[in-house]
Amino acid sequence: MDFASVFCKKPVLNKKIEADIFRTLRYVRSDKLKQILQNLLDEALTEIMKSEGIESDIPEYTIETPNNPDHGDFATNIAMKSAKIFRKKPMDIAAKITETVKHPLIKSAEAVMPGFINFRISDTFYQDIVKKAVESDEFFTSDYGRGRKTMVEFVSANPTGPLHVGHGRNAAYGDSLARIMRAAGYDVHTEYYINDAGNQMNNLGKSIYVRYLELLGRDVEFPEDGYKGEYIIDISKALLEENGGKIAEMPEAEAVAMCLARGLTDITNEIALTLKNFNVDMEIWFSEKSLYKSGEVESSLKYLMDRGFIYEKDGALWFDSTKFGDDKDRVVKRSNGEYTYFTSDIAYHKNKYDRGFMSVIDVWGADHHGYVKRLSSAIEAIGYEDRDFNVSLIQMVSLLSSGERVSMSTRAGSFITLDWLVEEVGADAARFFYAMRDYEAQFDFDIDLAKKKSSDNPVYYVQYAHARVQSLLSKAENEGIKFELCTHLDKISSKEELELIKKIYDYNSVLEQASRGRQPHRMAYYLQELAALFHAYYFNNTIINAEDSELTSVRLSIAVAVGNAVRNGLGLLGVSAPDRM
RNA sequence: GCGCCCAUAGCUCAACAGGAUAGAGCAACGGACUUCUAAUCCGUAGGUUUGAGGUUCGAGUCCUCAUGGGCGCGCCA
Repeated sequence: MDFASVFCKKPVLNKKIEADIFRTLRYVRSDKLKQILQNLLDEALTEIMKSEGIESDIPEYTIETPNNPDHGDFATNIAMKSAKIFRKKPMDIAAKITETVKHPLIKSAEAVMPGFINFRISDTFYQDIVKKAVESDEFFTSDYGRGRKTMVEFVSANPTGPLHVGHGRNAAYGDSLARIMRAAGYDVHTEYYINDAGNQMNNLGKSIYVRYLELLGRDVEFPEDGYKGEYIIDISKALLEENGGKIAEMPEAEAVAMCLARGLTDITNEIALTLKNFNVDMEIWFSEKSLYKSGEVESSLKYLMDRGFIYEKDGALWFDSTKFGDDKDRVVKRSNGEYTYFTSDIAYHKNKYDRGFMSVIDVWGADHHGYVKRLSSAIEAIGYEDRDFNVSLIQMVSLLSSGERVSMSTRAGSFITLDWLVEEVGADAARFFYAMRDYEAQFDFDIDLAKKKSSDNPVYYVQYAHARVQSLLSKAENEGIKFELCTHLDKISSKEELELIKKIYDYNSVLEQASRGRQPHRMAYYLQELAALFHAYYFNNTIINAEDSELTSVRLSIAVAVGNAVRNGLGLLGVSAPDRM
């Protein structure tokens, strides 16, 4: 079975299924030592099975870095997992395996109750970690994704108003995920889908038009479902200033179109600026309207028709999504001849795959979850068997103002803008704040907390670790202290240092976990743990010692390794790593 | 009514594909600046992981049911 066909049997809807697939594949870890251990264990187990005359597959087992240092540097549950096959006690199997497994990097292997095997690793391995982390940022990347061409589509808010703090969560998540997956070896591109077609656009144009007329003193009625925000009036004012009352003289349809065009440009530019200030790297802006212009909406519908997934009923065209497990079939062309939003979305996703994306991730608000099944059905019907499709449903952000829940509505014009938040607490703090939450958990955004507690934000704790390292380096330089990075690393011996280095080593598996689970928050937590270890280390040990250049070299090397980890990790979250604070 | 997500310390949240003694921050209390930046460190206290069953060597994690909260069920987007 080759990788692609297993990976993408059908559109994958949640990370659980994805995890199953990875298990089936016996994913080859990019992490070298774990790879070595896995090979050794596989061999040892095969050997034992042979001598016992047992024929069976090697069971799934894990190799992990235990939290408890008493449990060694690496631990595996292989013996417990294979107890059933052997019909023997896990401890007996573990004991046998420990006798068989031998490798220069393995200092000891110990079988302990209830059947774990704990490995202790040679010091040279950890010395090597420091060296690698100091010398190249490549240490903080992985080839886990194997260059798979992936799109992360996120934000994609309707261009009918400014982004609010709910969009902020989506933006922070999508951008961090893209950066993380890129670092984990995927070929990632980011994209914003602009819904510049459809009813809401007409609505927007009308809103601007009516405000325009109001500015001229005309007595007109504001549309009931129009956009009531202040920013609409700003657009009308700009139009008025530029061309006087000219638009009022035009036929209404033409006038509305003109208002719409201007509104769309202004709002989209505004959104782009907001994202830029939020340190979000959006590469492609994709217009929905362009899909109509290019004929792709029609052609993709025809594509599905030819494959027999479309039928006619009550004067409308329906997509047979129940065939793929959806609750009901969905309309793709209304009886009045108009396409639905769903239809252009099908075309859009076909377009994504046609552009060569093997993997597509959509980041949506959780209120759209009812939409997932129909789209994944359509993608399945399109039939790219080797592709996969995932949706990250970001749970809602509710605003908490003095204990009260406030709902956000673009149409009613009541929302806290992302711009406001960034101005209030800064992009770094805001990004980290968002990054700390798992996307599946609801998020109560406490406005008072954001304003008041900006200096309590853990982001400063992490950034400070980086600033400390930089300050150590510049001090050593300024005072002419003799040191040479990555020398005398054999002097590393203290428990504290080893613990810190192990944490640096963990960076890679955190990166892979965050990528696999599409969970950037893991990186945020990891960075706090790493910073905590470093701050303690710094406090208990004098790093720069003018009398002892060897010791200084060792400690500065560790510090620089930490600093590099922090800088890289913060970068993945779109947070800066200042040299001074 | 049907479907999706969530429930862990007083509060906000973690817990790596089911692993060993469930961890941080804030808040509380007690300590550490003649020091490489105290935006720091050390210590104390805080838990029947909402409840009841089940699966197994092992469950916060998987399954079933219940309770509570959020969201969704259009020829809207």
